[in-house]
Order: sequence, then C-alpha cells, then structure tokens
Amino acid sequence: MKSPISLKAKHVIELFPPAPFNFDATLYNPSHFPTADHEWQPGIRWQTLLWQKQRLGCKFENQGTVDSPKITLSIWSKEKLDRQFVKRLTDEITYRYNLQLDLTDFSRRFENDPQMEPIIDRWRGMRPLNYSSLYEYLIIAIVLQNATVRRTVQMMQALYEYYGTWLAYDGKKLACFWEPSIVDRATEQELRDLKVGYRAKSIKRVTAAFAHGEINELELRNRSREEQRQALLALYGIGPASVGYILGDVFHHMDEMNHISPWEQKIYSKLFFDVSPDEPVPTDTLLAFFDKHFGQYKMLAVHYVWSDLFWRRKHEPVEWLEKLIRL
DNA sequence: CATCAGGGCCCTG
DNA sequence: CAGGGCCCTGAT
Repeated sequence: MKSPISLKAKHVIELFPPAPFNFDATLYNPSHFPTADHEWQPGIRWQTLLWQKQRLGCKFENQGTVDSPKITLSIWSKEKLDRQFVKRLTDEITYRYNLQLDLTDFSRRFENDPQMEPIIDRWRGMRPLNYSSLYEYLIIAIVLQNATVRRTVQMMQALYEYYGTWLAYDGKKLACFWEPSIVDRATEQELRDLKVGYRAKSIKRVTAAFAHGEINELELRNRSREEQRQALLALYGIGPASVGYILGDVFHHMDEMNHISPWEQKIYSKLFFDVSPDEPVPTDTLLAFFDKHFGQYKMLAVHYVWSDLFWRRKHEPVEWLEKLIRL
C-alpha cells in the first residue's frame, strides 16, 4: 500500500436538505458492496472525493432530524480551499447526493398502500443517489458484471491499491479514486494482472472516453433521459443493466425501471408477489406491476422496498435471501 | 483433482 | 433475437 497523503486543511459547512430527509438511510446503502473510499457509522459518513483535480476527505455528520434536517459537512484538503471552490463543491454534492429531491408527494401518495406504508414510514426521507462521479460508478458497474460480490470487492481493492491514492484525515485512512488519465496510460495487460479478467478491455475503453473528453457528466445532466441512455450504451462494456442503475442513481430518474436482471427478478418476485424465488414471476409482469402501482415513482418505490430488505438483513439474516446473493 | 456458474455484455449467426 | 464465450475464483 502506498503511503497516504495527509490532509490538514479543514473547511466546515452546513447543509439543509428539504424535509423529509433520512440521514442514515441516504448516507449508507446496505445493499452496496464495501469499498475503501468510505466508511459509515450511524450519524456519520466519511467519503473521499476526487473533484476538480483535488483529493478531498469529506465527513458528513447528522445534526438534525427527518423533519428538521441539518448536515455538517467537514472537508479536508491538502491546501486551503477558497470560498468559490467550496461553493461549487457544495452544489456538486447537493446534486450527487440528491439533496434537492422533494419527497413529500411521494410519501403522501402511498400512505394508504398496505405494502408501502410501513416501509415509507420506516425510511421516510431516504434518497437514492450516487456517492461518487459517473466515471467511478461506471467502473464499479463493470467490476460487478458476472462476478460474485467477493470477487468484485477484490477487483475494486486491487484497482484502488494500484491506481488510487490513500488519504489520511480525521483519524481515517481511505482510498481516493484515480484520474481517468492514469488508467488511460495503463495497458490492458497491466489491468489483467490485477485479475479483473476480460473486464480490462471495458475499463480501458470507458476510461479512454472520459480521459479524451468524449463523454462529460455535467453536460449529460442537461440532456434527456433517452440521450443519456444512448450515450451510456455507446460505452464499451456498458449494457442495459448498468445503464438502468445509472439513470436512477446518477441522473435521478425516479421512474427509470425497464430492465430487471435474473438475480433481481428472483428477489422482486418474493418481495412483491411472495412467490418462491425458484419460480420467479416473469420480468414483464414485474415491470407492468411496478408501472401500474408506482407510476412516476417506480424506481423510487422499488428502492424503498429493496433497501428495507437489506437494512433488515444487516440486523438479522434473511433466510431466503442469503442464497440469492452470492458472497 | 475437475467442473461449474457468477449482482452482464459483446459478438456472431 | 438466441446463445456461446469471456477472466478468475470459490463452491461442490
């Protein structure tokens, strides 16, 4: 492991997302595999960030409640940050963390839905989001493909060790992502040596698209969903499953739900139809059900039910689920 | 020891 | 539009 960069300068700001805002259910996702770029405990998330060439150490702390939200965000950096930079970083984090999302209508809409009501009650104010950049999300999507969770964790760790940097701040030592130009200079063989297998080619080509400015996250945010979809599908190694997650988590389309992969199909079948995962409901039926019941909120609603399940699993094993998620 | 499938995607026919 | 192949790993 490379020696960490010690971040000494510290800047503190306060964020006030609109209520309802559930800090822990938003700042931690129990269905995600663990990565070295963050750490969570109730009320606190540490998260590294590579933004505008700056390696930053962030710490989000809950200082409010669901109905009166307040986040204290401390930002560590190597050099002192100027106000303009912090202002723009705040805007970026507000977008990425979906803090501007107004959930009042969603919460009200399903208050009489027998399945949704207790779940929304438990997690009121939870937002789906992307903790990192589009590029980083794409890399994660690639290492998820056709791999068990354990292997995904290994691949991600190897990439961080080899191309990332380590940041020391607030008593933590966390990994920070690499600039696309770093991996752009790597050879496919070099990546293969990190045991990412055939994904090396996808990582190279997606990275090249970012390193050479062929795709731009900020610009894509202002395009239509279908333009975003086409731009993402055009990336080598990125298909409908990855794009589905990205349109929801990264670009915040709360009704994006038109692809269900086999492992998710089994879990949805149990959750929404209470049938055995051995004989799952056809994906078309699931999609039609989501559309009919949740309409413009179908991705959001499924996110709530899904997260509810994985929070439950965090506290106690869920028998039927364990064999569907291969660790 | 061998074999197999995995939290997809590309490419071919 | 269906299905084989892909890197590697741990489970069997």
